[in-house]
Amino acid sequence: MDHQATGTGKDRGAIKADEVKVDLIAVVVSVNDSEPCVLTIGQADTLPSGPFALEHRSPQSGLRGWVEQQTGHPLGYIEQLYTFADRDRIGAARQQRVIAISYLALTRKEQAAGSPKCGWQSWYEYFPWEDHRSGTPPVLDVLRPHLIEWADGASDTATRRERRQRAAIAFGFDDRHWNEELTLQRYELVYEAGLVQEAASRRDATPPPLVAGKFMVADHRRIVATAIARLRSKIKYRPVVFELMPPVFTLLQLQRTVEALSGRLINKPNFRRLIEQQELVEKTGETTAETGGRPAQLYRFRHAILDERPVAGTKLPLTRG
Amino acid sequence: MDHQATGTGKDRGAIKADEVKVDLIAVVVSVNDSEPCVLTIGQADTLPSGPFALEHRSPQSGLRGWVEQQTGHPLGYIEQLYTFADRDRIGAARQQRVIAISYLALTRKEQAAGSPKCGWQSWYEYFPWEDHRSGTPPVLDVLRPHLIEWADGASDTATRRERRQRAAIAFGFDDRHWNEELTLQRYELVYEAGLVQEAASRRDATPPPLVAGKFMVADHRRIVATAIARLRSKIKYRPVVFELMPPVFTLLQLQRTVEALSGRLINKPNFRRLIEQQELVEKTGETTAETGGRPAQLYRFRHAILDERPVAGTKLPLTRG
DNA sequence: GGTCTTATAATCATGTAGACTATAACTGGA
DNA sequence: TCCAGTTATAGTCTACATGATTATAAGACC
Repeated sequence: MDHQATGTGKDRGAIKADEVKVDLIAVVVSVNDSEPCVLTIGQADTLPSGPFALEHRSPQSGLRGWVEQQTGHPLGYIEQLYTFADRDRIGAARQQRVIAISYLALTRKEQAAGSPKCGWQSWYEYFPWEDHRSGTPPVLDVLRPHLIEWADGASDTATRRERRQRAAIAFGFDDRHWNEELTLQRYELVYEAGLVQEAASRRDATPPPLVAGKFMVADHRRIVATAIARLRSKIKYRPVVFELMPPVFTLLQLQRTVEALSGRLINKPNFRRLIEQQELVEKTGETTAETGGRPAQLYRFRHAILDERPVAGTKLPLTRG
Repeated sequence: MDHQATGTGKDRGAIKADEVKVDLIAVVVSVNDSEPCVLTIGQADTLPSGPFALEHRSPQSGLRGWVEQQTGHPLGYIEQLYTFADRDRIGAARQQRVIAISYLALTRKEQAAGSPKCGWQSWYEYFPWEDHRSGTPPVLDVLRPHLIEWADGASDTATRRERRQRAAIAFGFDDRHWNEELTLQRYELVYEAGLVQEAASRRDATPPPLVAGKFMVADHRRIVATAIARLRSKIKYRPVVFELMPPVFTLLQLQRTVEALSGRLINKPNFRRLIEQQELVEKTGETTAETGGRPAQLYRFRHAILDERPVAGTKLPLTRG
């Protein structure tokens, strides 16, 4: 329905300057060999994207087109992430605003060969401090003093304390718990502290004291951080993990996938109990011996669950740490 | 009310087909006397909105401007809701796409007098089936047979069963639990079944069998449904209720506000226990006798909590029913 | 003074999450 | 053949959160 035609009686016939360009941008995620990956183009520093054009039926379908064209990868599950529209996104040369509607897509790598121009990158390449599966990552010991230095570099006491507290909460300093969902807050801190290359490009010419993680173009890394945070939150209450799994899988494979996404280890018996009691999966009856030890039961996702319960809550043992 | 303020007289001749118009649209919520309200203009059928213009620093600031201009109401808390960009939003006459970035804003009524052109409407005027505070609302008994009739009107058996199941899950038929977060799914069903006026306008000329709830322009009612669902979900894990409360309040007032939003009653002792043990509030030391019975302690929100914990989870006893 | 209303404290049963232990079934090498 | 290593799977125990219920306190109103 025509939004403008909706009767508040405004005359918009003469509108000119309000027009903007809209980009569609995708964070395509898959998990391969227990590594969570994002699909990139260019020098592994760019997310697939393209302008929202009139011939696109919907932004989702436009996005599918761009991603398939740029990477050869068809998309399955898609959800809207966020619409970025701040002034830094204005095209500087012309007086033109550029906004970006970002999406999170979940697939499996095998679904397509992929063109040579694209590739899957572990998202921990861009956010090395996010992987706590083998304990606290070493980068954090490097990052911490820099963050403290940045905090103490503030002019007034209030800002100093506020910065220290933000860092402590986000990174779990001072005996606080690590909260894996704070990915975006952590990236924002590291950015503000000038510890990533992206921050340096707008500031003075002095090189950053530390480049933490791989660089991405424009605000793409921020968008990936948003996607990680969303996904880490969502797997706890919606059965979206199964979009990333092959048709049949063992419970340990499922656990490894969840661990890859959340960046932390899960207690095995508890994980199994939770998955089984929720009736999210069913045995295929087959087993596989490819896992090394005792052959494991193969399971498949019970798609029927989506019709049975309101929004099948996938509870996962990921509440604390 | 002049929306086309900007006109910097650019040369439109070279514009490509990719340019679109962007509208900002606000669902402004407050709770007055235990009634959850949305701010409307026009015949209580339109949400405040306006085009995203170049002089706006950010969409949020643009939104504040439009809402204040159209309703005289300043906005506090704002969060992005969803970006609507499907083809039905295309301006039919011109080959022009219109997308809408919608926002959820939380305020208190008293904060401004408001212009005569606007007003607060209880959101249950638009969604009478959503209020379960006095038990199952009577509308549901009227709605149910119509929904079943619609389901059985499908041509093939598969669709019939699917429609019945969707309705049963969303509305809690067949001894299922009522899930207050499914507001959007319920509206979509009622819309698809042709039971709201909005649906009739695009279909054949036959009048709808039932008009359930107040009409809103275009897809505004759908946007409100999205906002309600988001808010009902969010109050369970973020302390956003306090944006709707006066500076000091009693615990029962707080409970009534949460009940108003969620559309269901809460067990009083359990509510108090949960609120107090989370240290979200502190006593002011004062009491009020305006509540009828024994004077109640007055509390205030502990803003400090936002700095102490990652994302102060406001647990509320609203999990089941 | 009695009754109404609301506030506030305390109790009890249930269920779930987290941590831990034990046993089963296979592989590969000595 | 036995043993070590690996993984799968079942079961236990404890702490705590949740939901439901009851009891008591303190005011207003008649």
